[in-house]
Amino acid sequence: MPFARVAVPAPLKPLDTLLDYRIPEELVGQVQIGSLVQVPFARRKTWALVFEISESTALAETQIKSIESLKLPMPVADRARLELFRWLSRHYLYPIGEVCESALPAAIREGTARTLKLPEKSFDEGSEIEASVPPPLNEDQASAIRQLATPSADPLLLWGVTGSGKTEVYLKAIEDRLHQGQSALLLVPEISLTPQLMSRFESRFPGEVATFHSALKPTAVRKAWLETLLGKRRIAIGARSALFAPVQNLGLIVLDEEHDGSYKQEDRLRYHARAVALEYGRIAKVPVLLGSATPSAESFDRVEKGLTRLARLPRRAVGEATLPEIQVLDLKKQIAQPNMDPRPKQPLTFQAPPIDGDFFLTAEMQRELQNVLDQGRQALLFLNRRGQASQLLCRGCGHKSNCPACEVTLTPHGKGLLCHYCGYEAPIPRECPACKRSDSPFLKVGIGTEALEEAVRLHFPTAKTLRLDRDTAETNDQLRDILGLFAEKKADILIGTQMVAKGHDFPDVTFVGIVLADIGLGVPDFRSNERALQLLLQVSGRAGRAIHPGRVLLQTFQPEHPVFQVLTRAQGLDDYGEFLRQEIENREALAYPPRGELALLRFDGLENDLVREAARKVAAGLNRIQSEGFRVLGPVPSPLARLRNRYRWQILLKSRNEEHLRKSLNWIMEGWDKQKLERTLKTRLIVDLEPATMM
DNA sequence: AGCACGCCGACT
DNA sequence: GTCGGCGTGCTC
Repeated sequence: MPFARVAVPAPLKPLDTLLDYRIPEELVGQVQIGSLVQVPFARRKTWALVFEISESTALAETQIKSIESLKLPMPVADRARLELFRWLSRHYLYPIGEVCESALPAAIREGTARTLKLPEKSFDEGSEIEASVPPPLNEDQASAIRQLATPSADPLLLWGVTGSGKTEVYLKAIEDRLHQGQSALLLVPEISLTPQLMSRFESRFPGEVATFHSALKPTAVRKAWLETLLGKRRIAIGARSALFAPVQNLGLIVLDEEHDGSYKQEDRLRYHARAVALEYGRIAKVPVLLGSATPSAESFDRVEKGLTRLARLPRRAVGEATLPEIQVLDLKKQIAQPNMDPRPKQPLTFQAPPIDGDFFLTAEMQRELQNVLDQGRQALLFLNRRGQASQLLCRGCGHKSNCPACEVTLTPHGKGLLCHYCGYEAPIPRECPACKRSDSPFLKVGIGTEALEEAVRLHFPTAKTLRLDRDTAETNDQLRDILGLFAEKKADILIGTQMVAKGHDFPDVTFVGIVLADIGLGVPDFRSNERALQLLLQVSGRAGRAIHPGRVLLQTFQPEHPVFQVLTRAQGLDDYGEFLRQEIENREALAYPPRGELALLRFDGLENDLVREAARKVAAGLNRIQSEGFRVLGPVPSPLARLRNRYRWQILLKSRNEEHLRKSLNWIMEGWDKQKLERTLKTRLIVDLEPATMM
């Protein structure tokens, strides 16, 4: 009588624990490696994933239970996927059953015999729809395809400037795999799941595309997932979790915008989709194609070390304009001339603070906008801060309102004060809570997209404006509507946060105004320069697509900053590459990624003293066992020392040796106190490997 | 994670 | 005398 070794959704003691169940006679032959089954577990029933099948078990007859049923007739994971799950468990120190829980959609795991009924034969095969005809590839694109077709175990970085036609390379690469009878995964950053990209793939491969994203309802997830499992759809497109779509006979993994921060999962299993894709490619012996105009330091470093191959698309494709010229404007000089505003000045009142939208809408910026309007083109204004201003303070006593649940000040918005971290809202008080002044005492400091939009409307009353940020695009539908309206030229000026940088082409945009480029530069994170440059290059790339050449005006208080120095030159690939080389050299000295491994241990709980004590105990333990292998930094209060009413402390582990680091972390996760610590000190411990930020 | 078992305070 | 608090331990 055979036995199945399964993973169950529970944080069992050794992280790779599999449990033995008997395969009942009627299911012998049906339960296979990779099967999704229903089992009795700890006085309840749960789903389980079969990793191994064996003729024997070490367990006594009395300890063993039987598999209750098979949830789906065919395996939901092949050997490569199961091996990937095991790697995820080891690499991220996460219980194997909970890895499976993260990789399989709830709609499938928790499905019943009724809901998991396989789709009938007669769903839209799409064969009656004519596939669109691919345009010919240029020499650079064709060369990239040839490189990808060359047998090699190494991934390929496709490094191409905006508008160089990376998507066309993806389409061709995927088409080649389909012709081989294989299938493909295409990962895109969260925000990029726009109709524009989707329709390009759907019209090229009618009926072959399954889409996965967080907004799908359970029935839609089930449909897409089961059709993929049945091999009816051979291309899975989605955000990072699409990596786990059950495509049959995988032949290629593509990561678009591989540098994008949204590839890092920030809860539960904290994986990085790029790292997982590379490992998946290695396990499944499948090429991985990483695409970007601004590659990550990680991918660039792998190219320099010869671990990743490189294909460059240094020129914009035929029919695309040349890259825009970037002009830098020193905002310090604006302060010296306070009367640049041509509008009749209102008397200075508390309602008209000295620094507001008018200040940032400089004469140069106005001139550029007017120019665009005169020519009947479109403009994009980028300001990476939402709301009215950075903060609201009392002119009488300097008081700032804090969030009651977080250690941050509240941000003024149209409707009132808002916490950007927990969503707490409060009305703007009539009088200052501290000094009790009531004559409209509040001063808005700094600028946000709301105030900028107001200023633009005042200066250009006939121009139509749209605003795109998390406040105007709360849902995917709203996002799509705003992007759609702008693409249809229903507005002249689009004002927005980093949301405007991604996922959409606007052929009529000839001007991009970067209103305050300094935002994001002072962030205490080793990646902040890299991120700032990537974002600014991406935004700049929105200027001048199609036939119209574009211009960029970048306003900053620190024009001498190295990021802007590179930016104004980094129109070609070489300057950007030189920047990364310097950046990597700096990180080498401090053992930061990609020349070192980081792990962030975050402790949080309701009582600060207990959380600190827990962090100190773990740090003491780590210091006892540490060899030369790694450094223990901390514990220190986290940059956001209190968030959603929870106090946060952290320890950063830094190492040049990944194995040392993982071994010591394993000791925490597997061994001694994690559980006891969490219970007696009421403190949660989260281990974040490859942390995106150190916040 | 659930879900039990297991020993100590205030109630019909 | 019981109901229920959440500390501790196990799940094939």
